Amino acid sequence: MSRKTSALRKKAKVPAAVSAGYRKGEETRQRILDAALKAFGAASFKAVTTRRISEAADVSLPTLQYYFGDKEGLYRACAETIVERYRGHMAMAGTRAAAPLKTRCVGEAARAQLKAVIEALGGFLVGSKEAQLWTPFVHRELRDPGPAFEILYENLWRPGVELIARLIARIWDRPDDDPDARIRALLLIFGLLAFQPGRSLSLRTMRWSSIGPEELAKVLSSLDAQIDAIAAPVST
Amino acid sequence: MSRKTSALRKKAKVPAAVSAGYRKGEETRQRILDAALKAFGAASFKAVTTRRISEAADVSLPTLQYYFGDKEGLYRACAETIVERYRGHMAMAGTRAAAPLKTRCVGEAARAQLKAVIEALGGFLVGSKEAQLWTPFVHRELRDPGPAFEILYENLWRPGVELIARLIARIWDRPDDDPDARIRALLLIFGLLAFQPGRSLSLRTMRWSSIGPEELAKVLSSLDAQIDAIAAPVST
DNA sequence: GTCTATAGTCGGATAGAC
DNA sequence: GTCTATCCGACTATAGAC
Repeated sequence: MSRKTSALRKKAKVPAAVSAGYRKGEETRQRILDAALKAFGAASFKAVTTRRISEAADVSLPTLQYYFGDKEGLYRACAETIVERYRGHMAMAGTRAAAPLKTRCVGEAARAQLKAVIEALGGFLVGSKEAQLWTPFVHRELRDPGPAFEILYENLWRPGVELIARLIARIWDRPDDDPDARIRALLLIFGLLAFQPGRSLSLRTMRWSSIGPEELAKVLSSLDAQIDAIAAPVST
Repeated sequence: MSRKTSALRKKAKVPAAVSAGYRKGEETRQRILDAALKAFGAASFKAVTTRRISEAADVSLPTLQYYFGDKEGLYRACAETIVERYRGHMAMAGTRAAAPLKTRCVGEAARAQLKAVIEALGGFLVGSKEAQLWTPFVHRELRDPGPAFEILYENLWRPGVELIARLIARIWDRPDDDPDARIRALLLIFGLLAFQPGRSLSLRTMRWSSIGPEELAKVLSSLDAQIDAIAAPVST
């Protein structure tokens, strides 16, 4: 089901609706999508009711059906929206993080870029208010595959992990698909995720009341140390 | 619909001579608990139906009510069971991991013990087949506080994080509640969690078909390197 | 395009027999 | 202690008017 970058938006199994371009309903559609994003971010697919979404979006229930076919279609549409906005965000972040890595950097340069990527990712996850909303959705879906798994895996997770794993491999001057590099990539990413999908737990653990630029800086500093450790030979 | 092998259960199991008192329903209670543990491990509170649990446990629906009051009571009972078994498991693991740290170890010794704790924890999370069942339950509940949050936070999460944070602080010879040590503790723990609550995602990422002793060793080796990095001064 | 009304389903909990 | 039978509320989805 992996559609190309182009038509990530429309196309549920909607009868004859959206296909006619940007009409008046486009704004309604967006309102529903926003409400759904918020709702599915806060609770599981089963726990979220289409009723509440329709109320939050200030439309009647059948309107959801009209635009997205059924609950699952709406769910998938949410995933697609997240992917779109993630790309936009990362592109704006002035990083090549979202794009496949072209530069042939190794060693020192790779380490610097890895830090940049982690910083951009951290800024996105922890810094942006939107991401704070979607992150639980993405996290849940990836851990517990549902109707939107493939969309998120192929467009968010895989590119992210592979970029980071590749950079680590280059620090070591090993092949791009080096397994050890992948392990390190997972450790790094999940570590970062402690402060976003795991935000509330980390807040309580750290006795922070929020994660602002100051707190984020501390986290990134620890992650940088971890990255430096990757480059260093094992000490005993 | 439900009943499968009604004849199979009932009396055949409990060694009847053992206990004098009201041991009769205890076995039924346990069967329900096991089924619930499995169900709540696999899906959210909302998504799990008491009907399915009762079917899996091979009892009728009202029996759940009889033993646990309502769905939420059963949920809480699951959390308590997990805490109990976790303690037993960690105690058996030959580690002081579950108990408050008494030894006044610092520096080198603290580092060694930290590695031991992480190894024990890794063995428990990834190695044991039971933990594989509960982990999603615990993870979900901690990330997304529900009726069982306090039980799990106070008895699992907090002791675990504090032990690890304290050991890191001692490596640095800093106060037990050092914030940086806590950050590192979170990074370490969440890194490890990549391979248990995040198991399926990691399997796919690593292209592993399972996480056996061999894979676990590799993960622990990377975590050890991370621990060593904690001790090392920052390199640039 | 958006609504009201309703069909159809399912899940949690209770009553009361045995 | 464990069952059968049943109630009632809540949810998804559809039909059809405007």
